[in-house]
Amino acid sequence: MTSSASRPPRRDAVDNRAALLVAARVVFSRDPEASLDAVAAEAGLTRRSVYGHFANRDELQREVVGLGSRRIADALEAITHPDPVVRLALIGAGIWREVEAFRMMALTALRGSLRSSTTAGLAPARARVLEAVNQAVASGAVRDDIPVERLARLVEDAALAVLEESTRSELSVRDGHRLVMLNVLGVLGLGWRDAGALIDSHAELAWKELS
Amino acid sequence: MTSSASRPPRRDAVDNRAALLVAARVVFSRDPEASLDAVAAEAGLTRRSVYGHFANRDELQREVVGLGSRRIADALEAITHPDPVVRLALIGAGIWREVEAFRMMALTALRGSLRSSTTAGLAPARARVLEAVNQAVASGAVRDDIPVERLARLVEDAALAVLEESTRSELSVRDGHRLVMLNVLGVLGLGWRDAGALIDSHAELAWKELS
DNA sequence: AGTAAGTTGCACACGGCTGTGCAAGTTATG
DNA sequence: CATAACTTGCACAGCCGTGTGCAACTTACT
Repeated sequence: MTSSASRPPRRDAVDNRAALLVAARVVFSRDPEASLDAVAAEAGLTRRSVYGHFANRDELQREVVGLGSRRIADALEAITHPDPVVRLALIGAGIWREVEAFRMMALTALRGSLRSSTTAGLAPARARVLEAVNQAVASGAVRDDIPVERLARLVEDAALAVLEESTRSELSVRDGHRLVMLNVLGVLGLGWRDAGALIDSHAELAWKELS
Repeated sequence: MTSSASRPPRRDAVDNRAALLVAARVVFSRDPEASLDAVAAEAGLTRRSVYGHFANRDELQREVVGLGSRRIADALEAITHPDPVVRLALIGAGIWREVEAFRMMALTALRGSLRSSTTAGLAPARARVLEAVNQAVASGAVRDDIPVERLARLVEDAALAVLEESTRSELSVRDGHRLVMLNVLGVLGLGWRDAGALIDSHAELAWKELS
């Protein structure tokens, strides 16, 4: 029967699949409930052909979110500053940098109906946040009046709040970069002057234009 | 024709209407997209009779959200502490107290599809937050490195983050009361020790059992 | 050039929800 | 008690989205 060598998938089919994923990210970023019709149109395809690449809506959605999660997870994986507080600021800035262009989608992926799809992929990233919070608390640099797990989640929320703010008012990429760090450090218990000073005294925390 | 005295609405009809509003609050709190069938069932009525009280789904939803908004607005209206920082802590605690039982609904009312219905009703409450932030900044007690409008919104988000946290892990009403104040003060730029000390030194900020 | 892979444009069944009409019942209230 | 107010149950139309089947077409690849 199928002798053995299943012919490799066609070139344009691969492209179309990728285009669908991009389109889905864009469209779902505006409206997570958008129809497959809208996604297909954005990709320049037909709704019907979506089913040639994904079994159903759910599979497409999970694939999109999965890609996003891994992207963030990888970005945070690359952050390795010895000072846990600086690391947390970097993590905040990293989230902002990765996600700023897709705020809406990110927010609904993390809070809305897609939440369940993300938890798995983001688990390592969350673990790194928790680890940094733990070390920061142990070092005495941040508050210890809130359980670390809870504090770690509030730190995440602080980063998301800046995303939310950027959907409400104009927030330049650069301002967002600083604001996300300030907000994270504030939630961690640093006084605002200390937070500002810390940011200014670490070159790694300064805003860098994309290369 | 209707001579002039349109007979007053029946007693049970009034009750049912109220029951529907309560049911809607409960059901939509779990799932904002829930069907009218679900709401009617919760109220012990039929979907059909919902339309005897509300023209359509939207009207019901807006009525529910409107009630909630006014409730919060009224609660915040009653807060009149001279120290703006304490007032902001009280505002946080007030939001928590009013909304803690309906976190889900509140979150989707403030962020989800119902957002537009709330903005009007909450405008005065938001104005009070902004006013307090303004005074607090002017007094030098809180950070001035973030524009006040933005800071006011981040303060709101800080309160919402605690609501969110309470949907993720068990958070007693009492712990939430303190946490919401700590988080708000943290975002405002107070160091965590200062924030804790401030809360402990003001009797108004202490947790009080409901009378 | 020939073949398989992929796309398209129908059509359809299906499900869930909304909003309405109407006849038959029940209940409050003067 | 009589009547208007209210609820119920059912039926129906409509909308919008999903997922599938199939024949015709275009495109990539060998």
